[in-house]
This record gives sequence, structure tokens and C-alpha cells, in this order.
Amino acid sequence: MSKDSPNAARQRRSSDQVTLSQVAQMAGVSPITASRALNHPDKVSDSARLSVLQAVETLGYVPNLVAGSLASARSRLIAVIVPSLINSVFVEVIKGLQETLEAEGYQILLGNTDYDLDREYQLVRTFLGWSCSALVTAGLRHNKACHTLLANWDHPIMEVMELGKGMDLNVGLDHVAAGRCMVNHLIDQGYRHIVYVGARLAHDYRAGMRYEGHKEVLQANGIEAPLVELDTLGSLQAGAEGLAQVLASYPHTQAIHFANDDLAAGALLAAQRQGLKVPEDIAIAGFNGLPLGQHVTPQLTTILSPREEMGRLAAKELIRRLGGKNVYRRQHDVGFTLQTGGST
Amino acid sequence: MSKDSPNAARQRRSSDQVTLSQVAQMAGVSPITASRALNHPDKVSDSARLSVLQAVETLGYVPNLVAGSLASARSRLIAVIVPSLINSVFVEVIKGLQETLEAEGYQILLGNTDYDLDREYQLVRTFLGWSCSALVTAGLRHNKACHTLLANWDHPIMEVMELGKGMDLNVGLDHVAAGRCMVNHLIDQGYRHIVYVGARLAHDYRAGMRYEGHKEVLQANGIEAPLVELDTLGSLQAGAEGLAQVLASYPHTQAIHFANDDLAAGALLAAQRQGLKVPEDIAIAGFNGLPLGQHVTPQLTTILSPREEMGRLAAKELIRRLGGKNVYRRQHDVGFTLQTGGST
DNA sequence: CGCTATCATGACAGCGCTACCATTTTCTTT
DNA sequence: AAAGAAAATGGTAGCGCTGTCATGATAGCG
Repeated sequence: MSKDSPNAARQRRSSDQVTLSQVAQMAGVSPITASRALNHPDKVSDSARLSVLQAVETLGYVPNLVAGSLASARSRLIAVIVPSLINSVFVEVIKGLQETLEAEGYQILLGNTDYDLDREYQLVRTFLGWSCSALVTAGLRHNKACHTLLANWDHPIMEVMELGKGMDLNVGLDHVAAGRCMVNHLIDQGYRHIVYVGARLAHDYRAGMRYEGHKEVLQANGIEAPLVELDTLGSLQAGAEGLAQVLASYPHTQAIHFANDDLAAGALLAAQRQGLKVPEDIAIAGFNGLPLGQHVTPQLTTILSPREEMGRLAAKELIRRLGGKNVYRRQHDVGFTLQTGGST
Repeated sequence: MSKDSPNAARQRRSSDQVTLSQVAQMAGVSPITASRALNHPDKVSDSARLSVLQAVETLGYVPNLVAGSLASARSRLIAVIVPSLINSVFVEVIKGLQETLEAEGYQILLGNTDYDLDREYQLVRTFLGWSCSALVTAGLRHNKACHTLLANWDHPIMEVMELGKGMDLNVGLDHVAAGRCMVNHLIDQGYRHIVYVGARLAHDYRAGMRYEGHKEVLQANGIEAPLVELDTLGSLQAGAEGLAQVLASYPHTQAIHFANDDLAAGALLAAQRQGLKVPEDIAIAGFNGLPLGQHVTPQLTTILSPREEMGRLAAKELIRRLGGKNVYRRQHDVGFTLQTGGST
């Protein structure tokens, strides 16, 4: 009566994949021992481990990490969400993360928001679905839904780039202070007509924060703080355009404080082509400390931000946390350094 | 006798996660219908789809992609393996890939080999374990084990950057031809004492291929083809060092053919700082067509490689293939363009 | 109006692995 | 040498989802 018919081998996928069971069988142990031999080598006898490893080799077994993750509810994936890949700054942070995480056997799942917080939310949703071990995202600002989602997530969250009270861990620097620092330098140098040039500050809001610091200091000194905002994000070309716009709109300008080094270097090179003397005719300052700035003449005055270091530190903190260690300092200020060159 | 005891609810992980079953229950449909409502919306009735979506919203359901991938043996992950993240060239390819793939709902799993083929093999193993939908890797060269592994893998493989008979799909350009092209230009300009400067050519073997083309042409013209090899990979600093080494070792040099624009621009800026006239005292050529080259004075002669385009095209071809379409041309030459500037 | 195509839905089983517990084997200890 | 502790191993039962097939509901047709 019971329908225990042979049931004609209803297998679905041919699935020629070598499985752990096959490895176990060849090694003469149970599947679970084979699993341990690979994942917790110290929990099995030497002989068992050896024969399992040999079987792995012989059969060309490649562990199915998807199955493993489902069973253990842990993956060794780390989601990394950045707003841009054009901006080399984020790439350097990724590099720092990547070299540290990969050495610990984690893989990076990369997402790019294009400075769009809704896009960020979508990416976070997807990445949570992958049972990522942790999530790294650039910035402390998220939209409502994203915030809720992350707040209820029980894995480490690392917010990088800027400094402040975040959701969990944070490694970054104080952009408002950086803006203040640079403009103080410009004032010290005797400049009074200073323009800030940035691009899409609503999106690249960290550049906006630097402008806030810039403006604050100038206003405290009773100086105007005009802003020129460009459409295209940091590039040499945009910097050249920024220079042109400033010269057209604010002919008395003595110094330009650019939101980043790409813009600043673009302006500096453009000034050279036009026969403008830097800093006599126009002083130029940037932000980031890209190598390029040190190779132009005059050298670019800029603020050096430790980008790879930021990535590495973030990765190390995550690894500590993932290793179950208590993390005391939840905020890490990587700081910044004013690098004065001949351009101011 | 049979030990069918109540067994006291042996659940293991608290797993407070909202599951598809809960969504289905709230929507008043079966789990499988809920699954279809989310993944094949056109296969369910409007009413079912609506109530499922509403339940998803209410419960804050986040699909477990790991479970889905295991069940369907498909993930929407694309493995991308590059040799370096310092070299902006690869980042631009990644960017092209990323924007195209992400728009189609694929995620990128990123790996960095640091120009090490054994490392590549390890990464490939890991990525295959994630049931990636496809794999993109830079270059046609792999070690034996990696080759075997990939040859037996039944998903699309895309090899980018260089052109040739690959394992599956290929999008790239002919580096030997690029090397020939540039050196031909230098000869046309009347230079005879030409040095090629590269870094770690055994690893960055595509730069080595350009040198091959370079050497081939020079030898055909009965000209020596000296090579200066640096230790550190492309950077402005290394370029400055390259210039110094060439001037020391080959004082009669008229033109330097650099392996890439970072080196070339570094040398050009260094020459400027030293008061050397470019191209009168020394001509400088690069490769890649980085924006920087167009902003220095004189403009850098270089070969423009369509990097983002390469990434986009590779992604499009992959998507076509993943969509089940037959792909006729398995090799795509994205070509290159000689861009002459004042530096030669 | 009966019969077949089409659509919508559901039951069942299982993807490949690991957590949990139980059991066996080996090593200490007095 | 017996008792207890520790180490090694295995059985069972899922993790959460989707492929496969079967069924019921709806439409199409002469």
C-alpha cells in the first residue's frame, strides 16, 4: 500500500560534480570526518586527514562553498560597497581591504552605488542574502530602509572613509577638520580671496563636509567663501574647467581649494598650459595626496589621507571581530597630514 | 521498538531569519508559488504575485541567495580575477564589467592574483566552489592545474586584456602589434637609439609582449633594442627612476618607449624638473592612453587602449552567452589607437 | 458540449554540506 | 588494572530554496 516504489531514479541535475561523500568513501571515512579534515584539520587524526587530502587530490574535489554556507549559515564573503570606482581613492581602500582579507581567506563581493543611497540599499539587500560574514560600506549616511536593515543584522558592519558615530565599527577621518586645516594654511599663506571648487557635492558629501570646514573658518575670519560646483566628478579635465570657471566668475581669486587632487592637478596643469604662474597668479590646493601631486611642478599642496591604510585597518578590525574578539574602540581616526608644496 | 521518540525539537540555529515559507503563508500561497512570484513573475497570477510582494514588504523578507543557489545550482555571481589593483588599467576594466553586469543583476566576486599564476589557481578553485555563473580573468596564461580545472568547467570563461586563442571567450587587444606600432612611430620620427623600459616583465608579461613587438621591428631595421627592467610596477616614481637609469646606462638614447603611461608620465615630469627638453633632449612614449598623458606638457605620445570598453564588451558577451544565445565570434579584438603628442 | 491545450498551483524531494548529539576508541590517572 | 577523561568518529537531520512532475482550473475549438 505504501508507495515505496523504486521511483525510477528521479535525479534532476546530472551533477557530475565530485562531492564530499565521494571523497569520504575513497578515503574510507564518513562524510563528516572528511568535512572536518578539510575545515578543522586539528579535530581529526593524522591518518584520516592524510587519506582525505589524498582523495581530494585524486578526485580533483572542489568544495561546494554554497552548500557549506547554507549548512553553516556562514560564508567567508565580505561585502564591500563603494560609491565609485572612477575615484581612485576608493580603489585604494579596496586594495587595502582586499590584501588583508584575502590573506585570511575571505573573498570580496564588490558593489558600486554610483553615489546613490537607494542603490546602496539594494546592494545591501542582495549581499545580506549571501550570508556575508561582514559588510564594509563607504560613509555613515544611508537611507531609512538601509539603516533599518543593517540595524537588525547581526554581523559586523564597518563604515569607512569618514569619522563619526556609525552603526557598528568605523574607520575614517574627519573631513570637516581637513577642510579647516587646508583653508587655515591658505590664510596663513596670506590668501584672502579663496574659492572652493567641488563636484556634485550633494553626492560626494564628504567633499561637502570639507567645504563646511572651509567655510566655517573663512566666515570666522570675516571672509566670503564662494563655492563653484562642477557637474562631473573628479578628473583632470574637470579641474581645468573648474579653473576656467573660477577665473571667469571670481577674477580676483588668489587661491583655489579643490575638493580633490584630480581636480587640483588638472587645474595646475591647465594653468601651466595657459602660462599662468602657480602660485603667483593663482594658488592651488587639493585633497588626498595622490602621487601625481608630487610629480607636477610646483608640487601640489594637499592633504594626505591614508587610504590603503584605512582599508587595511578596517580589514584588521573586522578580522578581530570575526575572530570573536571584543573590539573596544569602535571608532578609529586614521587622521590626515597637510602636505605643503610649491602650489600655494 | 522503533526509536520514533518526540525528539524534543532539536533545532540548531535560532535562525530568526524570515523565510520564504513564512512569506508564502502570509500571502496564502505555497512556498513554491512565492518563489515563482519573486523569480519568475510572469509565471504566476497577478493576485498571487501581489500578495506575495506585499508579504515580502511586511515581513522584511530578504531572500537567502545561498539556499537558492544551492537548490538551483546557479548563482548570479561572476568571478573576476585581475593581477593587480594598483594598475588603474585593471580597475577600469572592472568598472566596465561591473556597470554592465550589475545592471543585469549579477554581482562581482573580486580576486587579485598579484601577478601570481598559482594564486590565480587558488582563486579559481574558490570561485568555482561558489557556483559562479561565469569567470572573467585577465590574460590567457594559466598554470597547468588551473588550465585543467577551467577546461572541465561548464560555464562561460572570459579571458580579457590580450588577444589570442583562449579557453572560451576572449576580448582583448594584440600587445605585440601595439609594441610594433609604437616603435614604428618612433622610427618614423627619426629616432634610432631607442630604449624600452618596463617593470617586472616576467609578471606583467603583456608589457613583455609589447617589448617583443618593439624588438622585432628594431631588429628588422638592424637596430639594437636595449631593455631596462625596473623592480617596481608602474608608478610615476618608477618612471623617474627609469629615466635616470636610461640616462646612466645608455647616454646616447634619443627616445624611451615605456611599458605604460604611469612610467612615461613619471619620466616626463621628472625630465621637466631636471630641465631636460622633451622631445628635443629625450623623446618619451607610453602605453594605455591615461588621461594624465593628455594633461602634461608636451602631451604624451601613447597608445590608447579601450579599457572600460573592453570590460563592457566582455560583460555583454558574457550576458549573451548566459542568456543561452550562441556566441559566434569567440574572439573580439578591441584594437588600439596610436595617439601622437608632443613628447615624441 | 465534450475534448484537448494552456495556465496556475502545489507536493515532494533533494542540492551538498555541517551542527548536533551519541558513540566508540584511545589516553590518563591513581 | 579499573575508572574516568579526552579524543576521534559517525548517524541523523536539516539549512532555505527550487527542479521536477502531477494536478486542478481555465480557456480554446470544432
